[in-house]
Amino acid sequence: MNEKTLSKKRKNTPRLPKETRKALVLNKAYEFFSEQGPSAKTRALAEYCGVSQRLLYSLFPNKAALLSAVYESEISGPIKGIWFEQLRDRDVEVEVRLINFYKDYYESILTRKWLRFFLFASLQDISVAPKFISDFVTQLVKTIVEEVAFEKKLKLPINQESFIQELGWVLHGSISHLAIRRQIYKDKRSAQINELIEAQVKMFVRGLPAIFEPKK
Amino acid sequence: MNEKTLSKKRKNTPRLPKETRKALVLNKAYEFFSEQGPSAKTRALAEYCGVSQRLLYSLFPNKAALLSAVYESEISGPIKGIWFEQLRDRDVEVEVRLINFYKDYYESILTRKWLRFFLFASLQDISVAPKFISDFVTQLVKTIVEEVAFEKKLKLPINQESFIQELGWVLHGSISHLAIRRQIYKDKRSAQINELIEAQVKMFVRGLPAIFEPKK
DNA sequence: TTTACAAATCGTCATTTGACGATGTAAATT
DNA sequence: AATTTACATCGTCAAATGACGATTTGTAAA
Repeated sequence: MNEKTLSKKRKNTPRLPKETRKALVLNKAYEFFSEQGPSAKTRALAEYCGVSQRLLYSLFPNKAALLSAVYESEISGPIKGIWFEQLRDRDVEVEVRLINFYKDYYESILTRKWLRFFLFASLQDISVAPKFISDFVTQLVKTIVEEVAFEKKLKLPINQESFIQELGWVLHGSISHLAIRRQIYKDKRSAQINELIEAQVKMFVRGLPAIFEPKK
Repeated sequence: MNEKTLSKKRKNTPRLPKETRKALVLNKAYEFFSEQGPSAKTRALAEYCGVSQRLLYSLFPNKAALLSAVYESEISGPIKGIWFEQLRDRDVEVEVRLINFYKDYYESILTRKWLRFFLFASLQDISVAPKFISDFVTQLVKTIVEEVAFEKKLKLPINQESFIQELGWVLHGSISHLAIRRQIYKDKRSAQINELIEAQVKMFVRGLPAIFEPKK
């Protein structure tokens, strides 16, 4: 009951350099908005971060800017350039390459946090998903089909770029959708992810020749 | 400038029986919340419906109840029971059955409105997507695999129900994801939907034997 | 120790928002 | 034509919300 106990209860948050604090907030905001969606309130975010709401406005000009910053650093950031090199390494069987890639991709990108944030953003904001798709996935699906076609000696038609890409999307889409089911719809099942990824890749590699004639 | 012109400007909305008005609002609310998301405001919805905001609270006890009503009537409502009969009609080649089913399913269910509402609901509300999945899709994916396996004389393992279902999800997921891409990500491409559905089904039918051995 | 600056909070404002009591009025019933 | 019913609106409240000016305080440099 001394003056300490009764004194005004101003929070005593440790002081950090602006950039350090910004990084901490960004990381927390990623978790927070992934769960709550972009319409969640700044006061709740502040509490989640353990700082005052006012501080958020010292770090970012407004709420929209904060959300954009999260997208830049956490959504488009973790895409790895190495993936394309590995996918095109023809010393390795294409089935193995695809299985390895998707195991890594599933673990590092198709997480609950990433998917929820990405879906929220896609539903709300027009510009975000198309950019990600054109920057990364377009190249990915093309690579997938080319590599399988090469190993299986399939003749890819010319002037049908977009149809070829769509076939790559068959594998990419079904694995992405598997992740959505697990992470968003909470569709819990016993089957192991690795086992499923292997099965999907095998089906794709076996299935693609149903569309393109083998080279004679 | 007569008394008519200057008179108070109370809206003159046509009067309808409660149930009729409810149906109209429900239909508009489906469009509205599909685009704006569930956090859109009741005042904006009222304007979109051409009625007063207060009226919404005469039709539904609160906003959450309104959203639930939309889900019941517009999301889980349009699932057709006939689909299973057609899918199991072994007088028709399984590839044809699947193509016909998915063309219909794509057109009637995988619309922009349906997908956006469903995804918003799944991201926000826990209970909705799992229910839909367990009620309908679980049975669907099982049927798909069984019918292909039958025609291709594949031996399905026993006691691996959930793994079998997951393989059905490969086709269902890739087509669902195609729809998400088109309707949500606005990934416009030239390839025709029907052509793509046919290709996906063919790849699936050709690919499935990569997993299960043919019966000897 | 003192000084000065940047980190962090407090308190508040103008709007927005879900909700609803009070009231008006079209149209069916008598 | 008068009466009654229930469809629909007006107006408002309390709480929540984005934003930010004013102020306090930890800490590194002098």
